[in-house]
Amino acid sequence: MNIRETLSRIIARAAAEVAGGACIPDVMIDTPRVKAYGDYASNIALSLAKTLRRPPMEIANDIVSAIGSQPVITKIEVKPPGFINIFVRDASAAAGLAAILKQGALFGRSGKLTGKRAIVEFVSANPTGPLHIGHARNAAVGDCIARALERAGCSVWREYYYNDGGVQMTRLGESLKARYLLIFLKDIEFPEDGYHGDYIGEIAAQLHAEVKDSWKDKSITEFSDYAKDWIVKLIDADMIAMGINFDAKFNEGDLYTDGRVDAVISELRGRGKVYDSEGALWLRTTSDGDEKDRVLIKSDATKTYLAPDIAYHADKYSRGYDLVINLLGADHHNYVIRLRAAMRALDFDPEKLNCIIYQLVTVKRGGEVVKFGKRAGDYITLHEMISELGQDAVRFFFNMRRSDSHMVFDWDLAKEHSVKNPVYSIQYAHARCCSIERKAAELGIMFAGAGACDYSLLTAHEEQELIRSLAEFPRIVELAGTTFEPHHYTTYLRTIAEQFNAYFTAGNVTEEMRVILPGNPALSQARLALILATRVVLRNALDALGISAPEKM
RNA sequence: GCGCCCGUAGCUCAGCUGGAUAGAGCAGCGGACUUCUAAUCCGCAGGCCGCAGGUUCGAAUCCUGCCGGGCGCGCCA
Repeated sequence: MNIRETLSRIIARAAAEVAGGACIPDVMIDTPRVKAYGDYASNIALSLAKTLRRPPMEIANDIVSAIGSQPVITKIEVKPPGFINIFVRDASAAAGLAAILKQGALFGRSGKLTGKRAIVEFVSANPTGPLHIGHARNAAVGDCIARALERAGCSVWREYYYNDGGVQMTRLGESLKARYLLIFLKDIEFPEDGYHGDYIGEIAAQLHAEVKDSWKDKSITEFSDYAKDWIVKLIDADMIAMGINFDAKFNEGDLYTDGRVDAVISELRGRGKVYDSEGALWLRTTSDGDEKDRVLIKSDATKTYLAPDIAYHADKYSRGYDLVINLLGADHHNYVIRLRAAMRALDFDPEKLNCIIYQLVTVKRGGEVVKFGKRAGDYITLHEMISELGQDAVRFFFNMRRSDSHMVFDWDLAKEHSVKNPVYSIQYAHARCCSIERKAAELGIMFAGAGACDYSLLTAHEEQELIRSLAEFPRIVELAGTTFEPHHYTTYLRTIAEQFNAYFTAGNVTEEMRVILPGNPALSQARLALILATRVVLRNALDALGISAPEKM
């Protein structure tokens, strides 16, 4: 149990005593920016004021006297309008380091979502073309949400939903066939609404290299199958390059062949949630705030994409997940209401469905702004990003922002191998921790163990700051996991790296600030513990994002 | 026109779900270091938190209305 938990228990107990029978809110402990307001502070008296109908200052004072004296607390005071400010003994804060070292890779894991099961559906691009930068954001955020959930104790299933049928595949086949024939014939018309990307040309070239002119009279289906296989391989390779491992790929077509699309439609019909109009079958979504009801079966008797998608989500629900998470680009945001309405219509709890909408990405490269989706066929591919920037930078940069933000992706910065690039400065900090450990070993100083340190020796300002930040890690894990916001990890990592680097440099400026002081074994041990704990936290946080933590750079 | 998202330092963004004196990184200026990895650090400067109301002990955060930008408004996916 860390200090924060200890304190919040102490306060909760005292507050319960003061409140008598009244129910008390969750004790929130925050860390005031201003040092004079203590190491930790609670606003519980302020929030109790209303229910108890008493002045907050009075309540705060009562709580403080109910707390009495506690070994971890050196000073506790009440400040207007009713804050309780707590000062903690350095050693008791530093002792948290022992816990970090003892738990190692497990440090920071939260039990908040233990026993819960989540399905995270992401990427889900259809095999009609290479993955682009929008998919890259989807992939990076999606996998990191999954990881954040896992760190919070949740068991996670990663799934990719795709559709390799229908008109889009016919168009793909037609496009390839046209490009293929153009290699050795003239006057071939390119289909009006075909796919114009360069990749079609590449596929055509490869196909022609393999079969020469012999496919001249092959059917569109054969061309679309060829193109699909090619693209699926691309997508799979991209996912491997991103370090993403899907537990399953789910094909929309299966929902038709095994009759589940029809089944879910008759289910909706039985429940009176759909109606016939103008020769089509409509789902009532306006009841959930949609601007209009949506068609499930068109007047030509074919189904819209919504129909199988409802069947798919019904399937997810029936698999018993507590959390059904989808990652959708902002251009599909209006889709959320429909899905939600459909789930409600089927009596599934719509609260379990969490659609994470990420905004579209703008890329700044070479001082120029490249707006995504400007022209068809002219976009930055995920493959290009990974091969030029690397998986670590791609993951980090997409998770630097909330998914709500209309982010600008600074390509040149992501590519830069310098301190300006946050990924590198963080990884560098980790490598430095490792380097100190190596240096110590060279000098014959071995770490004696977390239990053998006198943490009260860590009194320097830089040390205290770092220790306090390290102790915050479990909260970050919990926050990121419960809010599905992995960007908290990147913000946190930056502050740790910054504080560590400041500490390290202090040692370069002042001899006494060095970690390894051969003349002072006790202090060296305590500082080594701090370095090793920093390393643990950096590594765990990087791992939560799927980013490597190099020992040497 | 309607719906969703955004608006915080010159730029890119955080702000832990309503807390105390608004935070970081770039860029700018000035400094430190022949190190435990300079792929570093310290200091300075820079703000009507888009605007106007409201809610309350307390608002960048919640509500309403404007203004500006992005996205979406098909029996397409």
